[in-house]
Amino acid sequence: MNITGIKGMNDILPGDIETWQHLEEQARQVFGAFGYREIRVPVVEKTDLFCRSIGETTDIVEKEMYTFSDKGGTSMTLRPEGTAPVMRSFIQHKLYAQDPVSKLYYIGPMFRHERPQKGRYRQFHQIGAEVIGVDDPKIDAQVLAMLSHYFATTKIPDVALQINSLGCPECRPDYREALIKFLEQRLQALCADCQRRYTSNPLRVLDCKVPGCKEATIEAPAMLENLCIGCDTHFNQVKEHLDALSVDYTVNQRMVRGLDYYTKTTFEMITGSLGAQNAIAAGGRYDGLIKDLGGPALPGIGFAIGLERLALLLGEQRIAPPRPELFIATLGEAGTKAGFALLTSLQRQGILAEMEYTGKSLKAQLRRADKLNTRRVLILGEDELERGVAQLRYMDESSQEEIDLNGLESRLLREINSETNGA
RNA sequence: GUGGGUGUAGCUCAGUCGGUAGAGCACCGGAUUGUGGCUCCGGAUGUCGCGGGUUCAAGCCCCGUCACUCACCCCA
Repeated sequence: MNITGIKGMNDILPGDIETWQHLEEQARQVFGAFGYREIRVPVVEKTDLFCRSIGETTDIVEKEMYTFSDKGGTSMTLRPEGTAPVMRSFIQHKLYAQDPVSKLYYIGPMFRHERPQKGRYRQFHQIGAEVIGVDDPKIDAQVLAMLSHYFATTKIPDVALQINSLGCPECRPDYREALIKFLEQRLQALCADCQRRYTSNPLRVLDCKVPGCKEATIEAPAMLENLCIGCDTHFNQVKEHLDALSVDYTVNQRMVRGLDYYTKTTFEMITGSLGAQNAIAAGGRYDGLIKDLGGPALPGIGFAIGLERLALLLGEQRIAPPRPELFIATLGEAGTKAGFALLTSLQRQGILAEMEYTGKSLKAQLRRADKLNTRRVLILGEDELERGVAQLRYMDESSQEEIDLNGLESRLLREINSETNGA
């Protein structure tokens, strides 16, 4: 093959797509019930949007963005995440002027130039949801309840919710200082990566996997114990509401997020069955983001779900393709002509029907009908046409009856429609 | 950006000591002149990733290269 796809950007083929469609339909259904409406924004934005929202010093902005100049010289970037574009749109169209609360969701591809591995791709897909305009902890709990419910209804195995609070511009800087001071004493004990993190992102040291680092930071100051009063009560109320809604969670004090805009509540949905990329959804509150982007000072909270990762988890549990109601098997020119006309007529009426187009033997036609898992087969042969009848074969029962050509189509429609409505 | 693993039929993979390529599944046909699945019989399909080297001879050994993959980093 000469031309192949781009590394880390995958085709989703028939056979896999059914899983994706199912995941998307469930999301629309669940999010819809919680009052969210879909928003679609472009996959390309001005580069500056991401620099200002995600953070200049994050890995995403520093080395993972697909950035290019368009013909006018504007620097544009394929979106590496969904929240910033949605906020840009929210501000640009002044959605806050129509309704003090906006609940939005989006589905689509994101792009990050990373080395691909299991569950991590250069083009990947997210389902995300955002609530803007409410800082009440009830909303934090409701967002998590909705997320948990989504995973329950899609039957994703082996998931656990972890929550944390990252504080706010009031308390985080102080905590950061305290942590840096603590780490300074133990720099020698930390791994090479953590010595680098010490300057770039000290909070990250807390969730390092290296045993030596874990040991050295056992007594490190905890963010949760250094929250200001506002953040502390907010977090406690989130937990209370989660308990009241029977949402299972654990508090993970060492959970860190990769984007700079998060404040207060942060969370991840973790799985144990996916190798290294174990987060299948993540998000948090971003109370300063909208103002930072030039909008009104409105609080927000949201999350993104990694669709590839969900599809991997569902893995072998293939969703069967739709089952044809009727396969038309024909013999002879007249039969084929009549069959093709009937086929098209049924398809025009929304019935999934199939036939063989290349004049194969009856045996071959039935084999194909069986392979497609067809419910019934109509056999239109020369003998039958002369006598004004056709054979209608029910594949599951291996039974067959002779029916009159007069009223054939309406009889088929009646039977198929009553079955599909009944089920 | 760093490290490991793997590249052979559409798919999953065998291939011994270097001696000219195989299985299962899938596909097509037949056993049944016009009846699916099960069974049996038959059939088509290969740039052994690519390029070079060693050799009488390379899928196998050596060098290079590309792709895929897993992990680190990072993250959905």
